[in-house]
Amino acid sequence: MEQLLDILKKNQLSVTAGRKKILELFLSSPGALAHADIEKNTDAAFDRVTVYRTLQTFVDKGIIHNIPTSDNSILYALCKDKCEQGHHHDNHVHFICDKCNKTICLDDVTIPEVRLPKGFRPKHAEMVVSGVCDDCK
Amino acid sequence: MEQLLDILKKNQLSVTAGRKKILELFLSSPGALAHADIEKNTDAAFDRVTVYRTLQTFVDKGIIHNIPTSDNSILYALCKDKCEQGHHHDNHVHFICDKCNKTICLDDVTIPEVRLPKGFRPKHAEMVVSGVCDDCK
DNA sequence: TACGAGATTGCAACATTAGTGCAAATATCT
DNA sequence: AGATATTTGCACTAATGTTGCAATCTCGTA
Repeated sequence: MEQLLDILKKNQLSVTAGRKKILELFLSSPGALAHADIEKNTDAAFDRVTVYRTLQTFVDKGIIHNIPTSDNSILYALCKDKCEQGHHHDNHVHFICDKCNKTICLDDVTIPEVRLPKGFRPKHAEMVVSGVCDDCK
Repeated sequence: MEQLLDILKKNQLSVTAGRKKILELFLSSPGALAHADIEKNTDAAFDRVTVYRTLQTFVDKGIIHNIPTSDNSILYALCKDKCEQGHHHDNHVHFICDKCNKTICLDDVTIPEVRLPKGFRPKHAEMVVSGVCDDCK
């Protein structure tokens, strides 16, 4: 609970019920969350628009980052220590379980470097592995 | 042009104007295409629904595959030889250029294996690198 | 503790993107 | 060319995301 306030204050965000609740969800969730998950888990206590804006604020501040997916959903997950405003460092692999459909941040698995063709300047890399997770195996 | 018919026939698809045009677009495009790109490039000659259905059919048949993106867009790109119905083998890296915003299949760059934590069974991996492409550097 | 400026929220309306059923049109095979 | 099965387009519905603005809330200051 202290952690919640810490994070919000560290990012110069005023503490509101919505931000507390949504941040709490992320802190207590092992995986990534979609907008829809958040609405479900808050019993729609907050307006859709508020959720959108809160997520956007959190991304801007570097509290959460989004994860690429092949379908058209946007997933969000907590950033680790090294993320700051406008400067994300989430260079870990994400895992999507085909059975339970959860997305999990593998914080200890860093994205390997790849050799690109001539002329390509890489700046950022994302890697998503899908399969069966530890819980579902 | 022969190639077009070949691909369609090989996949037991009847040859229609829409499928020809859309497949032609993919064959002549260096990068990935979104639904919107296709509508633009065909001057809306085909119904939106037809485009959706055609893309879905192509994915099902293994002619194209979709590419994960961090925003909420769905991108499609041609599959290479080894893709068959219900069985994609597009294990190459995708590159998104921050300047021209194009998505390019780096067919020669294969996705490296990663060591996952205990209990995780990987089945498929996606990797997207962003930065500046050869044309924009 | 009460106040006020500024930030945040909720509502309503709007915009975009995607999916479905069904009748009309088209492709394929003979 | 004609029959059959597939494909297309239209109308409708649904889900998802965005914007303006008034009401509400937060936080520093008194």
